[in-house]
Amino acid sequence: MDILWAQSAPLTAREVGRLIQDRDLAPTTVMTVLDRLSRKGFLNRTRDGRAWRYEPAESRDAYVTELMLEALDLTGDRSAALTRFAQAVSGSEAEILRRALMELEEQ
Amino acid sequence: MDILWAQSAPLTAREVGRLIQDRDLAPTTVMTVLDRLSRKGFLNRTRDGRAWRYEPAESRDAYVTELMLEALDLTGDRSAALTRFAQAVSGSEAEILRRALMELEEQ
DNA sequence: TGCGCCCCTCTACGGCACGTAGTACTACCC
DNA sequence: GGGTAGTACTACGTGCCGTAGAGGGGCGCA
Repeated sequence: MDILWAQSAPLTAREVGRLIQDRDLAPTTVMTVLDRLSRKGFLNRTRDGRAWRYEPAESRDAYVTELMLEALDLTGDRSAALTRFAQAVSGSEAEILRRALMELEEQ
Repeated sequence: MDILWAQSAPLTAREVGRLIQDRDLAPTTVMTVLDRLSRKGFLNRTRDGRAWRYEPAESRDAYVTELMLEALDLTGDRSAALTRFAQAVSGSEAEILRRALMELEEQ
């Protein structure tokens, strides 16, 4: 669903329907979905003539980060969960994290 | 729902019902919920006489980690998402992450 | 100036998960 | 044997999601 959306970065209107021909959906279906997504704050819409132009409210990475923080909130012991998470990511990803944290520290 | 569960660590049976008196649920309600959770793999059950004894399949932290990794899978650019995540956590949490990664490196 | 097309909004319907619970069966204890 | 406790099976309301149809209103072209 929003996968289709997060995929193509630029903003668009009901040409979204044309971008997903694989499942041949009724035009109204696409509209309804976009409408519901914008209603829930995942998408922003702006007028363009009589049509709407939709745009992701957040970047995909921001959304993912939000989800991760949300998951983190579920635990009683954030420190333990973070430690475990650090151990769970792959070596190369640990390296990426390490670098990002390093840069943070420098500021 | 599983909040109640993840809370009390030890394994138990339908005394769970007694542990949550605040919302006075019918005993069968608690049973159904536990049953459905075990069916979905969140809980393990073992026989104890004619009763079942339920036990979290995973620790809460393991579950949280799993959720976080799952969120991470949603992105196309894991590296960017991880970097962003590192920047999003609080300072003290960044420190925890840093330490966990340090220990990893030593091994 | 009227007809058709495009896009919108509103409404709907089936499916599924979830929270809640009732009923019916069974085994144990006194 | 009857009360109690525990189980399995079934059910109902609600809310979300994917899908879509019906109807209204501009805009452009003949």
